[in-house]
Amino acid sequence: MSKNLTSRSEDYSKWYNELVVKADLAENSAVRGCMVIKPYGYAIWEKMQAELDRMFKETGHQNAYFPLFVPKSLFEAEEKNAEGFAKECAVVTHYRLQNDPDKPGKLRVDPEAKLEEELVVRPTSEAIIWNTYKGWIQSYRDLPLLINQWANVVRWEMRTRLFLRTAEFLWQEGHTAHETRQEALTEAELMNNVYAEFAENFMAMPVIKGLKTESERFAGAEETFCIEAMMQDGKALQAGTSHFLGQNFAKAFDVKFANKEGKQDYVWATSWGVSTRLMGALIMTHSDDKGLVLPPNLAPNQVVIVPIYKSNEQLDEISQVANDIMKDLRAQGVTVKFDNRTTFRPGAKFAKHELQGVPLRIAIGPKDLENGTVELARRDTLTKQIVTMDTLTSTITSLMSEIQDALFQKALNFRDTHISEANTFEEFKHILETKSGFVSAHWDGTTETEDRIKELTKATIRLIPMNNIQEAGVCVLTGKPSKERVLFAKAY
RNA sequence: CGGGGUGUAGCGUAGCCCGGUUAUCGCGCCGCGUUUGGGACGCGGAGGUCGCAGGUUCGAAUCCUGCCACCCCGACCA
Repeated sequence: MSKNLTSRSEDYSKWYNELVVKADLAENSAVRGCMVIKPYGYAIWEKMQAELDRMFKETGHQNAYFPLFVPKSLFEAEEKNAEGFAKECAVVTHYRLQNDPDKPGKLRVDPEAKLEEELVVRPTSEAIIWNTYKGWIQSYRDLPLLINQWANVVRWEMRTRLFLRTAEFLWQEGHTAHETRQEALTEAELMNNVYAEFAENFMAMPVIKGLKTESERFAGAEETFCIEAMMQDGKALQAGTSHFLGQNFAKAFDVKFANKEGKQDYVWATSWGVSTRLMGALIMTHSDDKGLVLPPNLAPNQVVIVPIYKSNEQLDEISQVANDIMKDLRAQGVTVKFDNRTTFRPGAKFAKHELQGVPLRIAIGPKDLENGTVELARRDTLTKQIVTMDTLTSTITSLMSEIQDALFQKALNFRDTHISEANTFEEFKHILETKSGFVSAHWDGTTETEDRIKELTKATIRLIPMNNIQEAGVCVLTGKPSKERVLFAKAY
């Protein structure tokens, strides 16, 4: 791991810059911390979207779209949810501009055009969605209702950070309604498992599944499932959450259904989401000093071909070879790009593709034309090998899964060697100060102790792992009895 | 909102303390030529409201006052 991969975005700017830039809004704009996702970054997001979307549909969900604006009266209906988000809401109060009589050529907000009721720009869509569900659900026959939305949301954070916490971000939010408590709980856990599977199989990012403590729970949820990942600097990143909402939203929005016995009952709900934060996670899990390292399963281009030539005749010859290679690779489902730009030299192209994290690079030059070979370079290990043309396609297809696995194993190994057990508070602090990473420790189960530990160490309880080993012990801070260890870490 | 810091070309910067030619250098950009197996080189060129507004002065990037913006730390957070 590079020491340059520290926690602050400045050190990641080179990496981020290929994918995203901070939005260049007007100088006096009040909006801070919006991002522009560049085409290359967006291509990665599209790949993530496609895989997640497929997984959602395979688990019986459908997509829909709900409004950006949430009338304040709807927003405030579920009190805990409203209270949780109130401090970070953008609010629309007017609907018209007019020429400013005092400043020619300028516009001002028309004071006559004040909305009777303010509109909250969604920080999350529970309110508008549950208000809609009310009209869709009458009977147990309408259940379960399994809907996902791909959308943008706005949260007016005091401090923003590219990818990890921007004022506006892209995400998906699933909102489901169920007949029974158990069915909703099962759904919430199922979707958490879907997230874990996506993180591990596509992002090559190992995650720990678990439950949030009460203080870290989503506003309005009865239980929050989460997946937690460890970045290369040892800090934790919450990569996805899935909430069991109980009947809170059903009661707040009066969503009742007639059950099989003909009695009215409130539905049971879940919501779950992952966001463009996952792209930050991807960068911080695998990148190195040369730039991004993308797992083959998410790389917009899995292979890039760089020609090395002196004359146009040579380029023509190489292009023919490259076209054959591309045809073969595409037939195997490998995405490949031929970088035949004449405006950059090979070295500059090598550096650029490394910066963009392309998993494999093929270089073809005069020597290769003579020998019937190519040079194959791996982005993850930065190793090169000479491969003969007849074995190239099979070598590449097997390297695709090899690289995917290697990235996962490397990240897994890093994570597992950075989970430490602490049995005293001295040990606890020592680990956080020296080694960082996750600390597995006993906790007395109270929010007070959790808060106190946060004050003293900046570490929070990231999660209570699923299927946690039950083991008698004493709280690392208070010495009170505890029946299981939980994972603490400093978090993004 | 509290504490600290910074604003000079697209980006990164020197100059500021101690006022004085045409505002420095690198990257990037444009043209021509030579190059091309790891970020090419030479020559030529374009690009600046020195954050904004006032003030002091013969003269301000530099000193003074006010304002604005951004960054870092904290509270908040996916």
